[in-house]
Amino acid sequence: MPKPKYTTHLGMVDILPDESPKWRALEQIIHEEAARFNFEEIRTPIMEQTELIVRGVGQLTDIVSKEIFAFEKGDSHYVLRPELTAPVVRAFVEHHMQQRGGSQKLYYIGPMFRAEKPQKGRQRQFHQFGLEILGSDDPIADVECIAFMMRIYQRIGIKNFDLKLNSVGDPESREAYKEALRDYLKPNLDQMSELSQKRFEKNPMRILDSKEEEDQPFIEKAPVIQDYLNDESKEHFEKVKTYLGDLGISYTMDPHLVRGMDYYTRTAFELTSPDLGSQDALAGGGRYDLLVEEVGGPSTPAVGFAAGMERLMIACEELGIELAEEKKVDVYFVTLGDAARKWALTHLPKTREAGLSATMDYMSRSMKAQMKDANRENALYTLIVGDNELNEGKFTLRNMKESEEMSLSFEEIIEKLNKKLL
RNA sequence: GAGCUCGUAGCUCAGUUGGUUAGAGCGCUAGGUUGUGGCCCUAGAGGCCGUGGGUUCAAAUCCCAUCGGGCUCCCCA
Repeated sequence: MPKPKYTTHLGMVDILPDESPKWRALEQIIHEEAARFNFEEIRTPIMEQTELIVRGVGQLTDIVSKEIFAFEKGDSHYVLRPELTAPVVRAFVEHHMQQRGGSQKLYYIGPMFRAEKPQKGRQRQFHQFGLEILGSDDPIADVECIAFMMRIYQRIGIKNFDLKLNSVGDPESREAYKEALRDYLKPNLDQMSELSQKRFEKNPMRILDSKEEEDQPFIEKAPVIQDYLNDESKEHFEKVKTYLGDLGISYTMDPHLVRGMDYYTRTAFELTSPDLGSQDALAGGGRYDLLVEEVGGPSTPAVGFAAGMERLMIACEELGIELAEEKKVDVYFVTLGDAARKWALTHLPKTREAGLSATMDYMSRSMKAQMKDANRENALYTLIVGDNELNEGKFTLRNMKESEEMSLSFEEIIEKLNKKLL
């Protein structure tokens, strides 16, 4: 076998036929649960304008500063979407979706792109599903958002996780807190990491998120945002916590949880799993009350989350959870001779019209090879046709599991299979 | 962007202190059964041992580089 001449790009993977049923099963679960929550699906283009992502996600974030796939064509600046909150907000604004009335509850499933060094649970093209609720600042929206997220994992059977919760405050609270944080950090800034120093002016809260060794002593004793929340933010957060309690959703408070994107306000949350290794975030999200306006739309409160699908798959594997059922086909036509093959070709459509899945051998192989193939494809039945059957108008139907055969007309076979299989 | 580790058939892996034509199991194809799968037996296909350079009479094996996987860090889903 010669060495492949062409391969996928670094960090991009094919989902092969043995894997794709798992993806379909997961997608189906997401669609079903979203329908139960009365959420609507949105599909946006893979490419967006660079400016949207830079403004939306934040100039200083890693995502924008070093992980963007971008190129130019004519006067346009294209970027492969690294996440979907900013694009969904763009669509909301562009199509004046607030005019549809009520809050917009939009979910999505699809590929995202980030130019990172690949690792387990981290690819350059990866998949997320997520939800954005636009137009409500009621804590109910925050909690429904979290409940939907948790519901997916519950439905799949993943129980081994930790929901971390924090409030990063509204603009007023944040400014007060940022100032207090800067006052606290400033005297020691020269002892802290380069990255933290860079973040000090524009985004000091992200310093709390730092895992740099030298920053830890300062982070530990840093003031906590909870003490700087104004009454409104505090009340909102209290309600979120109360409602989560009412739903029996347990969480741990994490005052240092800040989240990667710049647009988050108030509620912030993250779902981590001990089954994932160093890339342990299953999902994350929060409120972003300022983003719609930032992108040029009407002032609109919003909350959402995004979940990594590859990571969910990894967690399933670790826990031995099978998302997909084994493949199968209802009837495999085993043919002997050209006349039989022609008969099979014209009777496959009739079988399929009757609602059954049906296939045959495309390689003119021996009966033994066809039987073997039927076995490999998990055929429930084989329909054996040769000259004898054609002459008599009766065909051999073999139950592959029971190894029992009977001789029936085609019409009788269809009738029997439909009764048995439906 | 930094560190560590691994890289032999489609898959999982053997390969002795460097020594002729590179191995196994599974999978695949065919035959044993000229009309019957799963078990068994036989045979076959499939590898320039990730790639490039170096050391050596001789390299899958040693050295360097590079690419790719894994694990950390960083960051995120």
